[in-house]
Amino acid sequence: MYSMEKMTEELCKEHAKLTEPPPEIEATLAVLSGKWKILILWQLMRRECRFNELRRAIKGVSQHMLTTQLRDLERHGIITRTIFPEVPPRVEYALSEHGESLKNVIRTLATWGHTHLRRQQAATSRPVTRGRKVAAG
Amino acid sequence: MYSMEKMTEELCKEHAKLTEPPPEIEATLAVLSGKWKILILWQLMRRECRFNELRRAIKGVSQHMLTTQLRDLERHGIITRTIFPEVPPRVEYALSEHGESLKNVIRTLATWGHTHLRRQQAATSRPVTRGRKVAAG
DNA sequence: CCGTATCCTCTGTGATACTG
DNA sequence: CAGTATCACAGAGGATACGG
Repeated sequence: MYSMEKMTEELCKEHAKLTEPPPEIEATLAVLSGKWKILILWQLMRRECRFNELRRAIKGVSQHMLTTQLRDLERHGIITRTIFPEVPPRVEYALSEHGESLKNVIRTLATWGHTHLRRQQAATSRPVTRGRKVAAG
Repeated sequence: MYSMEKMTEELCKEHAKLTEPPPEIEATLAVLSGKWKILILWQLMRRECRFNELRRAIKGVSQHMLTTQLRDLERHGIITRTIFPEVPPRVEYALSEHGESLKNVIRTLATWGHTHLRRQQAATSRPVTRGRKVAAG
């Protein structure tokens, strides 16, 4: 029956509409937002790093911002900071146990970025209509 | 042999240090950065949405920002925008085929956020030493 | 309903200089 | 080497009003 189907569909949509605000997403964004966080984690995924190693590896980051974002990540329990009482001073940053669980996330981002880039390259060679559609009236 | 092992390790580290800057990561960030993009995509993952549906579902977003970020996503080919020439006017946003490939990414972010929240709850109940270590001299 | 146009705020970010 | 302390600023984001 048409109206019955229609009603059920509507009800489903109504239900779907009440999407609870996703606190998991916001939690993730709270940890990862910041211009350099992901790039820092990308480096630390490969191995532990010293401050200036990160500075050199991450093109364009200032000393100030690197410090700030490292502190953020530390505060969130994502990375550890180990001070070696030597001269000259040495500090090693590494993923914490909890931070290790982010590897998967970063890898997912990288993988998607890779396919996205390939798609972009393909797109530049041929003319594109950019998804703006007008449904038939 | 100690020094041999040490040297090999050092060489590996030297090699690892020359991490090429990851363009895949930057590509992903270029698409997803923006205060509301992920939340928008989270909604569109579940089903296509109209403008004001998104506005209501995403707590705190202004009309201006919602428009802006939707345009960004459209420009990147992530979502489609379909205009229904009715009165009152209706516009549906949906994931494009390419945008579908982001579902996996968003889900990964949400999953991690979920475990992160559980960990945080556990952490607040017991005293914590926050990862700041001093190695023995 | 679905926007665009303005104007304004404020946070994140960057540059520079100085310390343990 | 590995930071902290200031100052300054662009640009992302928000508020409001108007238009198709």
